[in-house]
Amino acid sequence: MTRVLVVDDEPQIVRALVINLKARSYEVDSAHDGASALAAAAARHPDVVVLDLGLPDMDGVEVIRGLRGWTRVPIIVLSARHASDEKVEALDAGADDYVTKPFGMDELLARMRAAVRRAEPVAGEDDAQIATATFTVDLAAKKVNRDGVDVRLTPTEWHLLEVLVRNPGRLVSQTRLLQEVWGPAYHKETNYLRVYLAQLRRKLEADPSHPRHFITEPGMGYRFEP
Amino acid sequence: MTRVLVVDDEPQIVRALVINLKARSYEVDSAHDGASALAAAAARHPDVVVLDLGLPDMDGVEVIRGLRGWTRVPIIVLSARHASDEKVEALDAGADDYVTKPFGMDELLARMRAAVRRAEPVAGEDDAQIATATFTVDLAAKKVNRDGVDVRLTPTEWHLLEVLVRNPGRLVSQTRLLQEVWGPAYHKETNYLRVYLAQLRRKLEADPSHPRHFITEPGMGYRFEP
DNA sequence: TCCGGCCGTCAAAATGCCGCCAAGAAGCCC
DNA sequence: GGGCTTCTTGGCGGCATTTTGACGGCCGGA
Repeated sequence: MTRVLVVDDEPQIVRALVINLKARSYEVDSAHDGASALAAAAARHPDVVVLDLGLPDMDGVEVIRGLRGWTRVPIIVLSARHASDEKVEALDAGADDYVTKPFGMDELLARMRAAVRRAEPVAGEDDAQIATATFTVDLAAKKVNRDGVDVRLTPTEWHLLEVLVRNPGRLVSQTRLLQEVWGPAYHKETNYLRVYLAQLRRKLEADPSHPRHFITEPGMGYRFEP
Repeated sequence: MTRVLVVDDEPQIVRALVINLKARSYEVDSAHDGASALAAAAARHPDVVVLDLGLPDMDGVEVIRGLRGWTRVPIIVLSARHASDEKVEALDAGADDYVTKPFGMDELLARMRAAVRRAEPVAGEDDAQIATATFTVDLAAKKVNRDGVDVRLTPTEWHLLEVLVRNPGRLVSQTRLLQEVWGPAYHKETNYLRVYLAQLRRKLEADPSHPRHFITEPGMGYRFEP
């Protein structure tokens, strides 16, 4: 599911967008000023940001820069200003698109689709296969193979595996795992992680009690080692 | 040098674009109908395509589809039509942006820069590595490597290392270290720092009792020297 | 020379976290 | 409703990490 962050200080615009997006089964977060927008983006990792430039607390361009400091998430700017130099400034600051108000909802949605589409990794072209000594993971086909036989994973197990495998060698914090797999409301239920990591290890590790691929970093998170 | 393919059947528009782009030292090819546009794209592999929708020989959307069949090159559509459904159709066919005529040259150029920029490969996203003579720190992966082997750090050790390493060569005060690692309530517990600096040195310094990278500034704080 | 502050070192005590097990709860498909 | 899988929850032992206290060395000032 695609996650959208809507940033605007006008409640009616936010409401209209939220309704339209949810109707198309997007997952929507919203913020009404720059500071909370940056916080929300960091917490939720949206797939696209719709950003109004006229925010009460800070310049919209500053928000763009704040985001670009650490993420390449597509940013679609909304603005009432038609002036060319404003557009140029926002685009050069790192925005992906610039839509002037009033805007057509159809057009905005199409631009969002375009932005999300091109941000997608080159899917299918190369085999999204990750291999280790004991098993292989095919992200596109959603299959795990061990010793020539496919391993059955439950939805949660798969989701967890996917997040870990997409960050090979990197440490993924417990909070991030919980939020990506169980949703934003979860951040303290580390026992879930214990249970499911144990299951993954039982199904995929050669010696589940001495894992070589799903490493625990005590107090911090977990790491997948190819 | 960035290569641009301009596709339009109106000679004066093509000329204006070519002049402007060449002045900014882009390399420019042009085509005036769909068929030659597809041929030119295949032959020259442009970095961005500026495409007028109203072509004499074929529908502009067909050109988009023809390109998308084999390339993800950014496509910026030009069109005299303001209708929303036209924009939606072009964007959903695979266009990256849609600019209505008459357009401001500044804006178009900014949109081109945006399109080219985001098509660029992810530069430096990973490998945020900091290296010293004896060890390397990978901030993104949360890994420390010494003599080819990964060094295990506890959460507190890592946190402390991170703060120091993010301020290379600079003095970080004891208060600041305590507050960043242990929280805002801590500012006097300098014994914590003594204990943990000793651990870091034991794990990372060649000669822990004569540190070369984690320097104590008596009475002030600590400094990381790369 | 003595004293006090500051740092490094060590080790014991306290705390918190992880792996493991198992049972209850909630869905899902007939 | 029955049987199945999957998800949630809880408790416990073991162990790594953190906290705390004590001791000695170094240095500058009285």
